[in-house]
Amino acid sequence: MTTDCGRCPLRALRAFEPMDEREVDFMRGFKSGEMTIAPGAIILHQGSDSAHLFTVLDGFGMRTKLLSDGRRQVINFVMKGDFLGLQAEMLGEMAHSVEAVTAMRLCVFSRARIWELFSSAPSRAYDLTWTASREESLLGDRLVSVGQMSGEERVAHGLATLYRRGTALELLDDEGRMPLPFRQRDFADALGLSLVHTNKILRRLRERQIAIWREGLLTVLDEGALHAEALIEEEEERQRPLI
Amino acid sequence: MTTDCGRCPLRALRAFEPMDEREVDFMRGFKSGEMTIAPGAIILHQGSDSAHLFTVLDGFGMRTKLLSDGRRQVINFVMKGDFLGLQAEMLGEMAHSVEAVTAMRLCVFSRARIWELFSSAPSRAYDLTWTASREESLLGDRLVSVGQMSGEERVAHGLATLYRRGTALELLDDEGRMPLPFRQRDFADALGLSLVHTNKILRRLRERQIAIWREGLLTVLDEGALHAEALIEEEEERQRPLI
DNA sequence: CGAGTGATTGACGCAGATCAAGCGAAGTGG
DNA sequence: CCACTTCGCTTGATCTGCGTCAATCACTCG
Repeated sequence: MTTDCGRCPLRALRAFEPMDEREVDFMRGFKSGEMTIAPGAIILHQGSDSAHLFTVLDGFGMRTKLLSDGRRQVINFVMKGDFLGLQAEMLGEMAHSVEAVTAMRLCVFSRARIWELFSSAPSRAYDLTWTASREESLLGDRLVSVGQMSGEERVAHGLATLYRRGTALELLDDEGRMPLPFRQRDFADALGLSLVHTNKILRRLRERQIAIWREGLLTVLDEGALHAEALIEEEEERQRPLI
Repeated sequence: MTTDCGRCPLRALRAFEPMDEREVDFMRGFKSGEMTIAPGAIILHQGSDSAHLFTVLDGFGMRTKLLSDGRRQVINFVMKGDFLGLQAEMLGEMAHSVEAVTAMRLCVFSRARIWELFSSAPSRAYDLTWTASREESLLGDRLVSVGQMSGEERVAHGLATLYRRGTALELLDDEGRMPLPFRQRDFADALGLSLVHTNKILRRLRERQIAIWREGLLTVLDEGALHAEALIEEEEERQRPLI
């Protein structure tokens, strides 16, 4: 029992651009089902290929890269609306793994039909390329953070980025709390900091009443201060295409 | 006096996939000229838009991101065959700048016609998306390096990556030297290390007879050791599409 | 010939890594 | 239902890789 693309709950979000009827029709043909993933499960394996592509309908995950000696870099966090598996399709193998942190629900597309997308739905192909560009841009931001910023700046930047994405996806409850089910370990690996140091910085942000993250919920008390710390200039999220 | 796409000197390189006659025809229409850039000039500005897209015909450059307080992250180095400006096209503005390090020669495409590429040259659109994916994958590798590796590992990784790219582009002369016209400052900003520390590590690699980089030329004396240091597993570069 | 740029090297100090230990919550199996 | 383990978070103590400061050298250029 899968949801019809015409009623896709994601597209109802303000974050995403509308789709015209032709595009929705195409997506109906492109979609091959839905899938549920358990917390901790690996969705896509670094170095291997995949018969499917996915759009995240619900849940949280992360893209990770493992080094031979066990060190790990979290490339990015995965939230609803993100598209997974493009690298496997294009490059032949994934350069990173994608793993579920919470239970996730995924919309599944058959990789065999992606060529149809290019040959018969150019507007969808454009949106796919758009998505790849956006991913690259997010990666670039993280690289600046990890390469140039101090610990405090990185933690603030990481939280601010997640908070911004969460806000755009309307994840905040009526008390302004956003679900953030990652472990501090994951967050530290995303920032290139040690777990211990990350923990101490989070404590300081809590004590300074800027942001509180505990029990899987993030509350931003002073968004201005958080952005100042993160060297982020205010700018709202624009609508983006959904695949 | 511009080169005809049928005789594009880049496509002659083994690194790039062949193009069929239809595709070459399309590129002739897509190409709007050539351009020469002086060393140090900015080709694309972070935060702004561009009327053109480019493929690098010759020369070296770099993608950089500037922080408000002057810190700088070099996102990636730019070599011949790289495609520039996709982000401006897709996202509306560049998330980073692109600046020339040596004199550069660029093949210029009109941005207005990119939609034609999607609507009437799907195989070219596919290749464009491929290119975006590859860029993302390179960025991911750099993120792992900057986020998880020690100074020695990062420097080795950086040199090894550049050397691999240069080899694929047949840039090595008959004594195995590859042009590498960047300043140590640029390299340090790419690795997220200080200039001084980078310099000291380069010296050690020189003393250990692993790699020598001076006067704009890189010589790798012990590729095995370099790769070991960089935690890179051997793997040759496959052919890739050219835009 | 003075000024600017890039590479090089030594001395010193700190941000953040590593080590170590304790705490509460959630299994789990006898 | 209680011992026992596991997992994530927290906090203090100590150590070190790397940043910062500072000075010199070699070139190039107007």
